[in-house]
Amino acid sequence: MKEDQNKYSPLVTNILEIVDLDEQEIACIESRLITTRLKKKDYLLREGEVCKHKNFILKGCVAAYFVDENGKERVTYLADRHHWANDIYSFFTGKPATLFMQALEDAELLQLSRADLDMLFEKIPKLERFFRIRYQNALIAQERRIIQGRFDTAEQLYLQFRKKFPDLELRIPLKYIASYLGITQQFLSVLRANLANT
Amino acid sequence: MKEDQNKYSPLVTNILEIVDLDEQEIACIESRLITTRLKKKDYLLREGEVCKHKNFILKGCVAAYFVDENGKERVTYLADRHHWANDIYSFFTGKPATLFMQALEDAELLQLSRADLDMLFEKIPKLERFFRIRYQNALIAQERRIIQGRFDTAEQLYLQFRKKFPDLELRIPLKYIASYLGITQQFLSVLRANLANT
DNA sequence: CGGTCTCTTGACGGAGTTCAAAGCTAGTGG
DNA sequence: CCACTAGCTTTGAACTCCGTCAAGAGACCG
Repeated sequence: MKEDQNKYSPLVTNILEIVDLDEQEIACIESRLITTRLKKKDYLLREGEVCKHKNFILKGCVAAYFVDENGKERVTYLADRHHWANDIYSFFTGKPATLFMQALEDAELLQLSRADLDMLFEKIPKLERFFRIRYQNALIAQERRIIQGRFDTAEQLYLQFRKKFPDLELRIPLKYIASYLGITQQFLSVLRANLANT
Repeated sequence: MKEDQNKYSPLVTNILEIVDLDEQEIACIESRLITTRLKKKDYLLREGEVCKHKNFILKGCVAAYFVDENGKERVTYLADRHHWANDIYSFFTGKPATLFMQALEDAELLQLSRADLDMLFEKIPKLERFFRIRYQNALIAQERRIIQGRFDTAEQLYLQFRKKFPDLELRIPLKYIASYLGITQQFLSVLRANLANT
């Protein structure tokens, strides 16, 4: 495990879980990766900007949110280390993002530009397959999230969140978790109190 | 428009909107398509079966739903003509489906088997690209649906449904629409009454 | 006709929101 | 190293949206 991660960047390891690549292809991808560091509260993307990179998180946690008509931040996605984080809508259409993406902790990312990615798609068809399968899996996961989000109670959602992100609750402000779960901070507070007394 | 649709099957037209294919590639795809007819209430897929085909709807409307622990049908997806309908989870993993898929009207489909699709992916890399882009767009659409589903009221969801499927309300039973929106039939009835008195 | 499926209406209850206030925590500058 | 402030978290009361249960009225099909 450790060795694999030392041999290649974790991003490449992530790709190798799904498709095989030879040394040359790996080198080609790695040559295009840009390392970026963010401080807590730094923005990776703001509403209105165009999302120019695919981002793979090496360290830290990033939240995607938009601001609703009442000025409230609505978290749509939380991404922890070794996950991807970007506004695919803006990235692929080239249109202004509707989302903010902000680091909730000091973070370190690998970035791949749109131009480099298109070049890589031409050169390495297996990468096209990688993203097809990744999007396919993401779709399946989202379908489940839609179903759960609509039919489960907030308490069930919260318990599932704790399973999925075991330590995140201690690392980031509670209000982001409440927003991600689709409930108010106050109600999450009540839920936690109820669960503690059981 | 009409001519295009006569020249190739609507499924091919759907693909050509995203990637270019030459005559030979088109012929190769079309040779693999199976036409299937369903009567109203027929099942395209039942829970527990493996989803063996990708389905493209030529005519009619198909609902995907699962049955919850209380025995209620929960509609997760409504697909109208010229859209795709399948349980991608089951289709790609080969595991038993968790969804039912049922025709709500007499329907006509084009089907593509898993084996044929894999063969086509090898032979026509552009098809891999087509599905990557389609899944990408589906992901974007679902992200929006997750956000809306969580933050909009049932009335807003209902109004958006009417925009997206202008005539469907007249063609299928109301209970499927209520279930798709994540509300009870009774409450949808109340909403409609309120909207009519405005 | 008669039965089943579909749609509406109303009374009541519960999950979750809003508003407001107070207690806590952590980072900042002196 | 302490004090201060801004942000974070909890608590409670009143209110809203929507679900459940129950009953009845149409509408369609054999």
